[in-house]
Amino acid sequence: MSPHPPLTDDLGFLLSRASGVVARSASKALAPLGLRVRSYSVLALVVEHRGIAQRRLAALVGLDPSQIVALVDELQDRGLVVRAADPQDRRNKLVTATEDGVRLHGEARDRVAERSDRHFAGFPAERTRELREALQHIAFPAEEG
Amino acid sequence: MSPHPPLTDDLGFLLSRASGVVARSASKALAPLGLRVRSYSVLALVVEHRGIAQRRLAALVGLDPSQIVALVDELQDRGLVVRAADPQDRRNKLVTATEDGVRLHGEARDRVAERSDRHFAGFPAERTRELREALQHIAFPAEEG
DNA sequence: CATCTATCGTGGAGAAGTTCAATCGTTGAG
DNA sequence: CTCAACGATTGAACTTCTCCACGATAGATG
Repeated sequence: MSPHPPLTDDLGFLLSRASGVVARSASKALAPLGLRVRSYSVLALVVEHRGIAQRRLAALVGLDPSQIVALVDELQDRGLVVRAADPQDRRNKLVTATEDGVRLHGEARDRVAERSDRHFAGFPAERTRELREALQHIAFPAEEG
Repeated sequence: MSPHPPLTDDLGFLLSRASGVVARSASKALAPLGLRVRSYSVLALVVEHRGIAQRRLAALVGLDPSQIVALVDELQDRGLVVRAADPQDRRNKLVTATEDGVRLHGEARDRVAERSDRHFAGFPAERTRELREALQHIAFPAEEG
């Protein structure tokens, strides 16, 4: 009948809607720790990649570099991460997590995972894996390594 | 080795990242028509559901009702939609698309679809369908009808 | 009928997030 | 040495988000 599918079948719309739902959930899980979704993402990346440059952080999170400055500032003020000049290229500031940073990240990760699981409950493992691959394909089009 | 998966495997993070990529793309596709992603979504829903209440719009798009007011205001000022009091319950304002609104939505839909397809290119139809179902499950947890 | 409560649309305030241009120090090429 | 390019940083303008409160309407309760 209708030659065009409804908005609720549009992948872009669904992506935005689903992202909002999960982000709101994560936000509540992180609030008691004084973290927001953005700062949590940055902290997580810093914990994973010791001594990561801010430019790289920006590229990974998909934010403007200027936003990373404020986020790292905040994390640094709380003693969760540390900035250090890159000896090889002093334009770069390498960010590293402190012990407190690693610890808080661990707690945050657990809290987020707990809430997050509710959204994906009922998904068979195979399906979750496929979803993850599809999203990675969309989120990182150039397959940057 | 590492007992915990990296952030780039986290579905919440990927959802946010992928959503941003596609939204930015859609935003560029819509700019020439004077629409943004939000107003396009609202317009699309109004075209699909003739005489939809603003509260329902808010629930569908996942926004605060107060934001819908501004969006509908804008669309109404441009003559794309019309507000009318619900005879059955005069608290409701039923929103309907005008002819111009339907026409612009058609063009917008085509433009968005064209760009959107690039992101999902290389996906077999079966996989796209599964992705859509998974996202709907997450985006509309209560399976609201 | 009178009252009480809940809902809808609306407006407003403050926080948070986005986008963009400009600046400063650093690097590498010519 | 000179110059173009790059990373971090700042600031400004703008948009979006999150709440809260208000007036109008509806529905339930006494």
